[in-house]
Amino acid sequence: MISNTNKFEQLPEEKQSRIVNACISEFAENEYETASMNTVVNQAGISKGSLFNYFQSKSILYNHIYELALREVKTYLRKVRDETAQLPFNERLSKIVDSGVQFIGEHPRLARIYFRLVYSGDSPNREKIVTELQAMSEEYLGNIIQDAMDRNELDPNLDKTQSVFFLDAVLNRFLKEYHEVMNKRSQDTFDKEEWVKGITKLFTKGLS
Amino acid sequence: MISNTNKFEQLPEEKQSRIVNACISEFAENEYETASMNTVVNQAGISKGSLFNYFQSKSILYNHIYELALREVKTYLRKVRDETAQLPFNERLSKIVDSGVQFIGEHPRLARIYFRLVYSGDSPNREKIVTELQAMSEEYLGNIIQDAMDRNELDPNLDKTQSVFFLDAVLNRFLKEYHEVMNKRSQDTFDKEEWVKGITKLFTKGLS
DNA sequence: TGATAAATTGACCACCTGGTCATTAATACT
DNA sequence: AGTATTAATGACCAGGTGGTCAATTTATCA
Repeated sequence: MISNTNKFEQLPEEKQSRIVNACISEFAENEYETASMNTVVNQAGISKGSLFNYFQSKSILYNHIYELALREVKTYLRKVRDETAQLPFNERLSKIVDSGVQFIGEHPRLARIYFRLVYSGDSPNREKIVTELQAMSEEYLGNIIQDAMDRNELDPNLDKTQSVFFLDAVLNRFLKEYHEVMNKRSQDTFDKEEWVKGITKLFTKGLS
Repeated sequence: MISNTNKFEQLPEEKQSRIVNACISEFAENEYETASMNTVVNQAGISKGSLFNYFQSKSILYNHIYELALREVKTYLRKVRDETAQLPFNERLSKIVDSGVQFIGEHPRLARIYFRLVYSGDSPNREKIVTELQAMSEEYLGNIIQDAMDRNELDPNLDKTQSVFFLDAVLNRFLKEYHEVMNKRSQDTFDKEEWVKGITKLFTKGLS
Protein backbone atom coordinates (compact mmCIF):
# COMPACT_ATOMS: atom_id res chain seq x y z
CA MET A 1 0.00 0.00 0.00
CA ILE A 2 1.45 3.28 -1.12
CA SER A 3 1.22 6.17 1.35
CA ASN A 4 -1.08 9.02 0.38
CA THR A 5 1.64 11.62 0.04
CA ASN A 6 3.65 9.41 -2.25
CA LYS A 7 0.97 8.32 -4.67
CA PHE A 8 1.86 11.14 -7.00
CA GLU A 9 5.57 10.42 -6.92
CA GLN A 10 4.92 6.83 -8.03
CA LEU A 11 3.38 8.02 -11.27
CA PRO A 12 5.31 7.83 -14.55
CA GLU A 13 7.41 10.94 -15.03
CA GLU A 14 5.58 12.00 -18.13
CA LYS A 15 2.25 12.04 -16.37
CA GLN A 16 3.72 13.84 -13.37
CA SER A 17 5.13 16.61 -15.47
CA ARG A 18 1.89 16.97 -17.42
CA ILE A 19 0.07 17.52 -14.15
CA VAL A 20 2.69 19.81 -12.65
CA ASN A 21 2.69 21.83 -15.83
CA ALA A 22 -1.06 22.31 -15.77
CA CYS A 23 -0.93 23.32 -12.11
CA ILE A 24 1.83 25.84 -12.64
CA SER A 25 -0.09 27.44 -15.48
CA GLU A 26 -3.30 27.60 -13.51
CA PHE A 27 -1.74 28.98 -10.33
CA ALA A 28 0.30 31.45 -12.34
CA GLU A 29 -2.73 32.79 -14.18
CA ASN A 30 -5.10 32.86 -11.21
CA GLU A 31 -5.16 33.73 -7.58
CA TYR A 32 -5.32 30.63 -5.39
CA GLU A 33 -9.01 30.96 -4.64
CA THR A 34 -10.01 31.38 -8.27
CA ALA A 35 -7.69 28.78 -9.71
CA SER A 36 -9.84 25.90 -10.86
CA MET A 37 -9.23 22.24 -10.28
CA ASN A 38 -11.44 21.51 -13.27
CA THR A 39 -9.16 23.53 -15.50
CA VAL A 40 -6.17 21.68 -14.11
CA VAL A 41 -7.58 18.23 -14.83
CA ASN A 42 -8.70 19.23 -18.31
CA GLN A 43 -5.33 20.73 -19.13
CA ALA A 44 -3.49 17.76 -17.72
CA GLY A 45 -5.76 15.30 -19.47
CA ILE A 46 -6.64 13.31 -16.37
CA SER A 47 -9.84 12.80 -14.45
CA LYS A 48 -10.86 14.78 -11.43
CA GLY A 49 -10.98 11.67 -9.28
CA SER A 50 -7.36 10.93 -10.09
CA LEU A 51 -6.15 14.37 -9.16
CA PHE A 52 -7.90 14.14 -5.80
CA ASN A 53 -6.44 10.71 -5.40
CA TYR A 54 -2.90 12.07 -5.80
CA PHE A 55 -3.53 15.20 -3.72
CA GLN A 56 -6.24 15.08 -1.08
CA SER A 57 -7.16 18.74 -1.45
CA LYS A 58 -6.54 21.89 -3.42
CA SER A 59 -4.42 23.40 -0.69
CA ILE A 60 -2.22 20.31 -0.47
CA LEU A 61 -1.72 20.46 -4.23
CA TYR A 62 -0.86 24.15 -4.01
CA ASN A 63 1.69 23.41 -1.34
CA HIS A 64 3.33 20.81 -3.50
CA ILE A 65 3.66 23.23 -6.38
CA TYR A 66 4.93 25.96 -4.11
CA GLU A 67 7.59 23.71 -2.58
CA LEU A 68 8.67 22.82 -6.07
CA ALA A 69 8.96 26.45 -7.11
CA LEU A 70 10.82 27.33 -3.95
CA ARG A 71 13.35 24.56 -4.52
CA GLU A 72 13.97 25.94 -8.01
CA VAL A 73 14.49 29.47 -6.70
CA LYS A 74 16.80 28.35 -3.93
CA THR A 75 19.01 26.43 -6.31
CA TYR A 76 19.32 29.51 -8.46
CA LEU A 77 20.10 31.80 -5.56
CA ARG A 78 22.68 29.51 -4.06
CA LYS A 79 24.43 29.17 -7.37
CA VAL A 80 24.81 32.88 -7.92
CA ARG A 81 25.83 33.51 -4.33
CA ASP A 82 28.61 30.98 -4.52
CA GLU A 83 29.74 32.03 -7.95
CA THR A 84 30.08 35.65 -6.87
CA ALA A 85 31.60 35.15 -3.44
CA GLN A 86 34.89 36.76 -4.47
CA LEU A 87 33.45 39.82 -6.19
CA PRO A 88 33.18 43.30 -4.64
CA PHE A 89 29.74 44.35 -3.42
CA ASN A 90 28.66 46.36 -6.42
CA GLU A 91 29.62 43.70 -8.94
CA ARG A 92 28.04 41.06 -6.80
CA LEU A 93 24.79 42.97 -6.53
CA SER A 94 24.78 43.47 -10.24
CA LYS A 95 25.15 39.73 -10.83
CA ILE A 96 22.34 38.99 -8.42
CA VAL A 97 19.98 41.29 -10.26
CA ASP A 98 21.08 39.72 -13.51
CA SER A 99 20.37 36.26 -12.23
CA GLY A 100 16.93 37.35 -11.08
CA VAL A 101 16.23 38.70 -14.52
CA GLN A 102 17.47 35.48 -16.05
CA PHE A 103 15.32 33.37 -13.75
CA ILE A 104 12.23 35.33 -14.72
CA GLY A 105 13.08 34.83 -18.35
CA GLU A 106 13.45 31.09 -17.92
CA HIS A 107 10.60 30.50 -15.48
CA PRO A 108 8.06 33.26 -15.99
CA ARG A 109 5.20 31.20 -14.54
CA LEU A 110 7.09 30.33 -11.39
CA ALA A 111 7.99 33.98 -11.03
CA ARG A 112 4.35 34.86 -11.33
CA ILE A 113 3.37 32.40 -8.62
CA TYR A 114 6.09 33.83 -6.41
CA PHE A 115 4.93 37.42 -6.88
CA ARG A 116 1.32 36.47 -6.36
CA LEU A 117 2.30 34.82 -3.14
CA VAL A 118 4.46 37.49 -1.54
CA TYR A 119 2.44 40.47 -2.69
CA SER A 120 -1.02 39.77 -1.35
CA GLY A 121 -2.87 36.63 -2.26
CA ASP A 122 -4.82 34.38 0.02
CA SER A 123 -2.86 31.23 -0.56
CA PRO A 124 -3.08 28.68 2.23
CA ASN A 125 -0.25 28.91 4.76
CA ARG A 126 0.55 32.30 3.31
CA GLU A 127 1.84 33.62 6.60
CA LYS A 128 4.07 30.62 7.21
CA ILE A 129 5.38 30.76 3.65
CA VAL A 130 6.06 34.49 3.69
CA THR A 131 7.87 34.18 6.99
CA GLU A 132 9.95 31.41 5.48
CA LEU A 133 10.77 33.51 2.43
CA GLN A 134 11.67 36.48 4.59
CA ALA A 135 14.02 34.37 6.66
CA MET A 136 15.57 33.10 3.45
CA SER A 137 16.05 36.62 2.12
CA GLU A 138 17.36 37.83 5.46
CA GLU A 139 19.91 35.07 5.46
CA TYR A 140 20.81 35.45 1.80
CA LEU A 141 21.11 39.21 1.46
CA GLY A 142 22.30 39.42 5.04
CA ASN A 143 25.32 37.33 4.19
CA ILE A 144 26.14 39.42 1.19
CA ILE A 145 25.87 42.65 3.13
CA GLN A 146 27.90 41.19 5.96
CA ASP A 147 30.62 40.15 3.55
CA ALA A 148 30.75 43.69 2.20
CA MET A 149 30.83 45.14 5.70
CA ASP A 150 33.69 42.84 6.61
CA ARG A 151 35.64 44.12 3.61
CA ASN A 152 34.87 47.73 4.53
CA GLU A 153 32.97 48.19 1.32
CA LEU A 154 29.95 49.17 3.39
CA ASP A 155 29.62 51.06 6.66
CA PRO A 156 30.50 48.53 9.39
CA ASN A 157 27.97 50.13 11.73
CA LEU A 158 25.04 49.49 9.42
CA ASP A 159 21.76 48.24 10.80
CA LYS A 160 21.81 44.96 8.97
CA THR A 161 18.11 44.19 9.34
CA GLN A 162 17.19 47.50 7.83
CA SER A 163 19.72 47.28 5.04
CA VAL A 164 18.50 43.85 4.07
CA PHE A 165 14.94 45.09 4.12
CA PHE A 166 15.69 48.02 1.82
CA LEU A 167 17.70 45.93 -0.57
CA ASP A 168 15.03 43.27 -0.64
CA ALA A 169 12.34 45.88 -1.28
CA VAL A 170 14.12 47.42 -4.26
CA LEU A 171 15.25 44.13 -5.77
CA ASN A 172 11.84 42.54 -5.49
CA ARG A 173 10.05 45.55 -6.84
CA PHE A 174 12.46 45.87 -9.70
CA LEU A 175 12.11 42.23 -10.66
CA LYS A 176 8.36 42.43 -10.39
CA GLU A 177 8.32 45.41 -12.71
CA TYR A 178 10.67 43.68 -15.09
CA HIS A 179 8.45 40.64 -15.06
CA GLU A 180 5.36 42.67 -15.90
CA VAL A 181 7.08 44.71 -18.59
CA MET A 182 8.45 41.53 -20.10
CA ASN A 183 5.03 39.92 -20.28
CA LYS A 184 3.35 42.87 -21.91
CA ARG A 185 5.35 45.47 -23.71
CA SER A 186 8.35 45.17 -25.96
CA GLN A 187 11.48 44.76 -23.89
CA ASP A 188 13.51 47.33 -25.79
CA THR A 189 11.89 50.24 -23.95
CA PHE A 190 13.63 48.90 -20.88
CA ASP A 191 17.34 49.50 -20.46
CA LYS A 192 18.18 46.77 -17.99
CA GLU A 193 21.85 47.68 -17.67
CA GLU A 194 21.04 51.24 -16.74
CA TRP A 195 18.75 50.05 -13.98
CA VAL A 196 21.21 47.59 -12.58
CA LYS A 197 23.75 50.38 -12.47
CA GLY A 198 21.27 52.62 -10.67
CA ILE A 199 20.43 50.02 -8.07
CA THR A 200 24.04 49.21 -7.25
CA LYS A 201 24.88 52.89 -7.05
CA LEU A 202 22.03 53.66 -4.69
CA PHE A 203 23.08 50.96 -2.29
CA THR A 204 26.85 51.26 -2.53
CA LYS A 205 26.56 54.98 -1.80
CA GLY A 206 23.55 54.82 0.49
CA LEU A 207 24.96 52.12 2.72
CA SER A 208 28.59 53.21 2.66
CA MET B 1 -35.81 59.90 -14.08
CA ILE B 2 -32.54 59.62 -12.26
CA SER B 3 -29.56 58.54 -14.31
CA ASN B 4 -28.16 55.11 -13.51
CA THR B 5 -24.84 56.35 -12.21
CA ASN B 6 -26.51 58.79 -9.88
CA LYS B 7 -29.08 56.55 -8.27
CA PHE B 8 -26.73 55.82 -5.43
CA GLU B 9 -25.86 59.46 -4.82
CA GLN B 10 -29.56 60.29 -4.38
CA LEU B 11 -29.84 57.98 -1.40
CA PRO B 12 -29.95 59.34 2.14
CA GLU B 13 -26.44 59.83 3.47
CA GLU B 14 -26.92 57.33 6.25
CA LYS B 15 -27.82 54.56 3.84
CA GLN B 16 -24.99 55.48 1.50
CA SER B 17 -22.42 55.24 4.24
CA ARG B 18 -23.84 51.97 5.50
CA ILE B 19 -23.37 50.52 2.03
CA VAL B 20 -19.94 52.05 1.47
CA ASN B 21 -18.85 50.75 4.82
CA ALA B 22 -19.92 47.23 4.03
CA CYS B 23 -18.17 47.37 0.66
CA ILE B 24 -14.93 48.67 2.13
CA SER B 25 -14.91 45.88 4.69
CA GLU B 26 -15.62 43.21 2.13
CA PHE B 27 -13.07 44.42 -0.41
CA ALA B 28 -10.50 44.89 2.31
CA GLU B 29 -10.95 41.38 3.65
CA ASN B 30 -11.17 39.62 0.29
CA GLU B 31 -9.62 39.65 -3.11
CA TYR B 32 -11.95 41.15 -5.71
CA GLU B 33 -12.98 37.81 -7.16
CA THR B 34 -13.82 36.27 -3.81
CA ALA B 35 -15.50 39.29 -2.28
CA SER B 36 -19.18 38.46 -2.04
CA MET B 37 -22.06 40.68 -3.01
CA ASN B 38 -24.27 38.64 -0.69
CA THR B 39 -22.04 39.51 2.24
CA VAL B 40 -22.18 43.16 1.27
CA VAL B 41 -25.96 43.31 1.17
CA ASN B 42 -26.30 41.43 4.45
CA GLN B 43 -23.76 43.67 6.17
CA ALA B 44 -25.36 46.80 4.76
CA GLY B 45 -28.84 45.62 5.64
CA ILE B 46 -30.29 46.10 2.16
CA SER B 47 -31.60 43.71 -0.44
CA LYS B 48 -29.59 42.34 -3.29
CA GLY B 49 -31.94 43.87 -5.83
CA SER B 50 -31.31 47.31 -4.39
CA LEU B 51 -27.55 47.00 -4.57
CA PHE B 52 -27.74 45.96 -8.21
CA ASN B 53 -30.11 48.82 -8.78
CA TYR B 54 -27.56 51.34 -7.46
CA PHE B 55 -24.58 49.68 -9.15
CA GLN B 56 -25.20 47.65 -12.28
CA SER B 57 -22.38 45.21 -11.61
CA LYS B 58 -19.78 44.14 -9.12
CA SER B 59 -16.98 45.75 -11.09
CA ILE B 60 -18.79 49.08 -11.25
CA LEU B 61 -19.29 48.95 -7.52
CA TYR B 62 -15.62 48.14 -7.03
CA ASN B 63 -14.66 51.08 -9.17
CA HIS B 64 -16.79 53.39 -7.11
CA ILE B 65 -15.12 52.24 -3.89
CA TYR B 66 -11.70 52.49 -5.43
CA GLU B 67 -12.30 56.06 -6.66
CA LEU B 68 -13.41 56.95 -3.19
CA ALA B 69 -10.29 55.48 -1.59
CA LEU B 70 -8.07 57.19 -4.12
CA ARG B 71 -9.64 60.57 -3.41
CA GLU B 72 -8.94 60.05 0.28
CA VAL B 73 -5.30 59.16 -0.37
CA LYS B 74 -4.77 62.08 -2.71
CA THR B 75 -6.11 64.56 -0.19
CA TYR B 76 -3.71 63.21 2.38
CA LEU B 77 -0.72 63.31 0.06
CA ARG B 78 -1.42 66.82 -1.14
CA LYS B 79 -1.74 68.07 2.40
CA VAL B 80 1.60 66.70 3.52
CA ARG B 81 3.35 67.84 0.36
CA ASP B 82 2.18 71.39 0.79
CA GLU B 83 2.83 71.48 4.51
CA THR B 84 6.42 70.34 4.03
CA ALA B 85 7.34 72.38 0.97
CA GLN B 86 9.86 74.45 2.93
CA LEU B 87 11.65 71.60 4.70
CA PRO B 88 14.96 70.05 3.64
CA PHE B 89 14.77 66.70 1.85
CA ASN B 90 15.47 64.44 4.79
CA GLU B 91 12.95 66.11 7.06
CA ARG B 92 10.43 66.15 4.28
CA LEU B 93 10.88 62.47 3.57
CA SER B 94 10.51 61.73 7.23
CA LYS B 95 7.21 63.60 7.36
CA ILE B 96 5.95 61.75 4.32
CA VAL B 97 6.64 58.40 5.89
CA ASP B 98 4.98 59.64 9.06
CA SER B 99 1.90 60.68 7.19
CA GLY B 100 1.73 57.30 5.49
CA VAL B 101 1.90 55.62 8.85
CA GLN B 102 -0.80 57.93 10.14
CA PHE B 103 -3.03 57.23 7.15
CA ILE B 104 -2.76 53.51 7.72
CA GLY B 105 -3.66 53.99 11.35
CA GLU B 106 -6.72 56.03 10.48
CA HIS B 107 -7.88 54.07 7.42
CA PRO B 108 -6.58 50.54 7.76
CA ARG B 109 -9.24 49.09 5.48
CA LEU B 110 -8.54 51.57 2.69
CA ALA B 111 -4.86 50.83 3.06
CA ARG B 112 -5.62 47.15 2.70
CA ILE B 113 -7.60 47.72 -0.48
CA TYR B 114 -4.75 49.80 -1.83
CA PHE B 115 -2.13 47.16 -1.12
CA ARG B 116 -4.33 44.42 -2.52
CA LEU B 117 -4.69 46.44 -5.66
CA VAL B 118 -1.09 47.42 -6.37
CA TYR B 119 0.48 44.16 -5.27
CA SER B 120 -1.23 41.56 -7.41
CA GLY B 121 -4.94 41.14 -7.34
CA ASP B 122 -7.24 40.69 -10.28
CA SER B 123 -9.39 43.75 -9.78
CA PRO B 124 -11.12 45.03 -12.90
CA ASN B 125 -9.22 47.80 -14.68
CA ARG B 126 -6.21 46.84 -12.64
CA GLU B 127 -3.79 47.87 -15.34
CA LYS B 128 -5.44 51.23 -15.85
CA ILE B 129 -5.55 51.86 -12.14
CA VAL B 130 -1.96 50.86 -11.51
CA THR B 131 -0.79 53.06 -14.35
CA GLU B 132 -2.76 55.90 -12.83
CA LEU B 133 -1.22 55.31 -9.41
CA GLN B 134 2.26 55.13 -10.90
CA ALA B 135 1.76 58.41 -12.68
CA MET B 136 0.57 59.91 -9.44
CA SER B 137 3.59 58.64 -7.54
CA GLU B 138 5.93 59.74 -10.33
CA GLU B 139 4.49 63.21 -10.16
CA TYR B 140 4.40 63.35 -6.38
CA LEU B 141 7.79 61.92 -5.45
CA GLY B 142 9.24 63.40 -8.63
CA ASN B 143 8.41 66.88 -7.43
CA ILE B 144 9.94 66.28 -4.06
CA ILE B 145 13.14 64.91 -5.54
CA GLN B 146 13.27 67.74 -8.07
CA ASP B 147 12.91 70.29 -5.29
CA ALA B 148 15.81 68.68 -3.45
CA MET B 149 17.89 68.61 -6.63
CA ASP B 150 17.19 72.29 -7.21
CA ARG B 151 18.45 73.06 -3.70
CA ASN B 152 21.55 70.92 -4.26
CA GLU B 153 20.51 68.57 -1.50
CA LEU B 154 20.62 65.75 -4.02
CA ASP B 155 22.87 65.07 -6.99
CA PRO B 156 21.58 67.36 -9.79
CA ASN B 157 22.50 64.71 -12.37
CA LEU B 158 20.24 62.05 -10.85
CA ASP B 159 18.12 59.87 -13.09
CA LYS B 160 14.82 61.08 -11.75
CA THR B 161 12.72 58.17 -13.04
CA GLN B 162 14.99 55.70 -11.32
CA SER B 163 15.19 57.66 -8.10
CA VAL B 164 11.44 57.93 -7.90
CA PHE B 165 11.14 54.23 -8.55
CA PHE B 166 13.53 53.31 -5.76
CA LEU B 167 11.95 55.69 -3.31
CA ASP B 168 8.50 54.46 -4.19
CA ALA B 169 9.60 50.84 -3.79
CA VAL B 170 11.02 51.33 -0.32
CA LEU B 171 8.24 53.58 0.92
CA ASN B 172 5.51 51.27 -0.31
CA ARG B 173 7.16 48.17 1.03
CA PHE B 174 7.80 49.78 4.37
CA LEU B 175 4.23 50.94 4.71
CA LYS B 176 2.94 47.55 3.68
CA GLU B 177 5.06 45.88 6.31
CA TYR B 178 3.95 48.41 8.89
CA HIS B 179 0.35 47.77 7.96
CA GLU B 180 0.73 44.03 8.41
CA VAL B 181 2.64 44.29 11.66
CA MET B 182 0.05 46.72 12.96
CA ASN B 183 -2.82 44.37 12.17
CA LYS B 184 -1.25 41.34 13.79
CA ARG B 185 1.46 41.76 16.36
CA SER B 186 1.93 44.24 19.15
CA GLN B 187 3.27 47.47 17.76
CA ASP B 188 5.94 47.91 20.39
CA THR B 189 8.27 45.45 18.67
CA PHE B 190 8.47 47.96 15.87
CA ASP B 191 10.60 51.06 16.34
CA LYS B 192 9.07 53.32 13.75
CA GLU B 193 11.42 56.25 14.37
CA GLU B 194 14.46 54.10 13.79
CA TRP B 195 13.08 52.95 10.45
CA VAL B 196 12.18 56.42 9.30
CA LYS B 197 15.72 57.47 10.14
CA GLY B 198 17.10 54.54 8.18
CA ILE B 199 15.04 55.30 5.11
CA THR B 200 15.94 58.96 4.99
CA LYS B 201 19.60 58.15 5.51
CA LEU B 202 19.66 55.60 2.70
CA PHE B 203 18.21 58.05 0.24
CA THR B 204 19.92 61.24 1.32
CA LYS B 205 23.27 59.46 1.07
CA GLY B 206 22.41 57.16 -1.82
CA LEU B 207 21.08 59.92 -4.03
CA SER B 208 23.48 62.68 -3.02
C1' DT C 1 -58.43 58.99 0.23
C1' DG C 2 -57.34 56.79 -3.90
C1' DA C 3 -54.48 56.42 -7.91
C1' DT C 4 -50.05 56.57 -9.85
C1' DA C 5 -45.18 56.23 -9.78
C1' DA C 6 -40.85 54.88 -7.68
C1' DA C 7 -38.10 52.16 -4.61
C1' DT C 8 -37.31 47.75 -2.35
C1' DT C 9 -37.48 43.04 -1.89
C1' DG C 10 -35.91 38.08 -2.05
C1' DA C 11 -37.00 33.89 -4.50
C1' DC C 12 -35.01 32.34 -8.44
C1' DC C 13 -31.65 31.42 -12.45
C1' DA C 14 -27.70 29.35 -14.78
C1' DC C 15 -23.28 28.45 -13.75
C1' DC C 16 -19.23 27.17 -11.27
C1' DT C 17 -16.75 25.42 -7.18
C1' DG C 18 -13.98 21.67 -4.40
C1' DG C 19 -14.67 17.18 -3.39
C1' DT C 20 -16.81 12.11 -3.42
C1' DC C 21 -17.50 7.37 -4.71
C1' DA C 22 -19.78 3.58 -7.17
C1' DT C 23 -18.48 1.81 -11.45
C1' DT C 24 -15.22 0.57 -14.93
C1' DA C 25 -10.58 -0.38 -16.86
C1' DA C 26 -6.00 -1.96 -16.30
C1' DT C 27 -2.57 -4.66 -14.07
C1' DA C 28 -0.45 -8.45 -11.26
C1' DC C 29 -0.34 -12.92 -9.79
C1' DT C 30 -1.37 -18.03 -9.67
C1' DA D 1 -7.16 -18.05 -18.38
C1' DG D 2 -9.20 -16.57 -14.39
C1' DT D 3 -9.06 -14.07 -10.26
C1' DA D 4 -7.80 -10.48 -7.10
C1' DT D 5 -5.92 -5.89 -6.54
C1' DT D 6 -5.09 -1.44 -7.84
C1' DA D 7 -5.84 2.71 -10.69
C1' DA D 8 -8.79 5.81 -13.30
C1' DT D 9 -13.13 7.70 -14.37
C1' DG D 10 -16.95 11.17 -14.51
C1' DA D 11 -21.69 11.69 -12.94
C1' DC D 12 -23.01 13.63 -8.93
C1' DC D 13 -23.33 16.49 -4.51
C1' DA D 14 -24.03 20.52 -1.53
C1' DG D 15 -22.97 25.06 -1.46
C1' DG D 16 -21.73 29.44 -3.32
C1' DT D 17 -21.55 32.96 -7.22
C1' DG D 18 -23.18 37.41 -9.82
C1' DG D 19 -27.20 38.89 -11.53
C1' DT D 20 -32.61 39.25 -12.62
C1' DC D 21 -37.38 40.52 -12.19
C1' DA D 22 -42.30 39.86 -10.89
C1' DA D 23 -44.36 41.19 -6.84
C1' DT D 24 -44.76 44.13 -2.98
C1' DT D 25 -43.98 48.14 -0.16
C1' DT D 26 -43.36 53.07 0.17
C1' DA D 27 -43.70 57.80 -1.38
C1' DT D 28 -45.95 61.36 -4.28
C1' DC D 29 -49.55 64.17 -5.54
C1' DA D 30 -54.54 65.56 -6.79
